[in-house]
Amino acid sequence: MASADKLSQRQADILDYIKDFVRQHGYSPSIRDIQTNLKISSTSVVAYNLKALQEKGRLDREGKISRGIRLAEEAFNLLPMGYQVPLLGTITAGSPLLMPEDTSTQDRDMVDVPADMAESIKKLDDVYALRVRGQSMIDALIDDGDIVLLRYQTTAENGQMVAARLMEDDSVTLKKFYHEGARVRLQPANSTMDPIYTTHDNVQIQGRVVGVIRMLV
Amino acid sequence: MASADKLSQRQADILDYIKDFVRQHGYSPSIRDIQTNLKISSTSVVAYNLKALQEKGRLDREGKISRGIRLAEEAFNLLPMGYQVPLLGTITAGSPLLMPEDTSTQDRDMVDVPADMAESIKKLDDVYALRVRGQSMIDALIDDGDIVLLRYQTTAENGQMVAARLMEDDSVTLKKFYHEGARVRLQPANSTMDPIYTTHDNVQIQGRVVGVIRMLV
DNA sequence: CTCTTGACAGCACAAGTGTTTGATAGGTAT
DNA sequence: ATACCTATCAAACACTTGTGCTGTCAAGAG
Repeated sequence: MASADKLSQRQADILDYIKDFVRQHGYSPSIRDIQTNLKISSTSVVAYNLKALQEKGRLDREGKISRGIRLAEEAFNLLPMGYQVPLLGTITAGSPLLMPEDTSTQDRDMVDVPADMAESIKKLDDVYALRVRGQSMIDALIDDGDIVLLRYQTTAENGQMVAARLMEDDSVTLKKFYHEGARVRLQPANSTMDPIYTTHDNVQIQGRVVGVIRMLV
Repeated sequence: MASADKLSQRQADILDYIKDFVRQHGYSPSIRDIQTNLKISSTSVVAYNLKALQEKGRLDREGKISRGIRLAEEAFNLLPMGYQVPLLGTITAGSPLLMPEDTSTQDRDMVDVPADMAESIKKLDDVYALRVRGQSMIDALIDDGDIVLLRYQTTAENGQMVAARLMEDDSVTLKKFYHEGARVRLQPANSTMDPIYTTHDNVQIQGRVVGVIRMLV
């Protein structure tokens, strides 16, 4: 892979400088900025090494454009512009959930998703977030104030943690889901709690938990 | 607040265009880019409105610098440049932790932190991450495979969740910390478990939990 | 009616910047 | 030694791009 190519000391310096510069200023340095700060005698040397860095896949440039340097990693990081999923509401035992159907991505609370999590989740399209209210989910290792990420789906496989709605008493809880012949077992994640057994008819799956984010301040 | 100032149609257009441009290219447009694409008759009009936008706090510029426009929000978003903290290792009951002292930011696993979490944590410098191994922390609502974010500190206030090392048996666990006169109470987050009482001497705090990230795939 | 102000035009200038060309020095293969 | 390649220099060149006037025009203010 190209990015495995080794860099000369000067190239490494330049790359570092660019990173720092972007971090500090929010835009790329000019060739002369690099030249001056790295005490390189000529702009052409910078251009030369910039070209090398480009060929090694460490950065992107668009010819002739001022300050048009883009860090390769950044390019990746910038376009999707922070992975976000809609925060559709709050889940509390007892209150039914909204479906993530309205496509009005506007003026809705959004939750940032860590890049590596977003990567493993892949398609973020049908992922939404819910803020957990109350201690009622504590048995699923989810505390008051946590944010759960759910992928919208109406079916589940054995052992998956899902947001399940019990039609009977119209409550929504997070449980592990198990088919067991004609019946369904909803298993809390804590051994001190007993599972709920019910029928397929009585259960409506509203999404599968794919992540949990907890912020303690 | 300045950002509450209303924008003229043209200013809104310009701001939108800049946003799109940055998203697409990774660097700011030049005044002439804006002029051409928005079919504005003169560069001075763009400069005029840019100045207005600047005074309204919607963007930042550094004079005379090509493509030096920075979006106010973005500026905030860009500088920390992908929030990451080092993943220093694995925490298992029984094994002591490493201190986050080595400054070699190189070749170490990094963990992405959601932007909104990073914001509330503020300084990320002394924050590190640990992967939780084993079910031993389940009582602190933390499961096998979770990633906990800790701020490195050696003291804690009442009620804070900390990584506490018991010198006595050289084990590290996550517990809520309480001063109680001469002794220390380490309280699991689960009511079915009893707290540990010990002396200050026997406890070494290795960091305070500021976040939990769980990825289920 | 005149003066002022906000918003826009046009145009030219002067930096700001990327590129190019030519030359030099060290290393290596022929 | 000759040829060739890489990494550097230096200086000039030419395009890019922000700024600085000088006006124009409509809406208010006096």
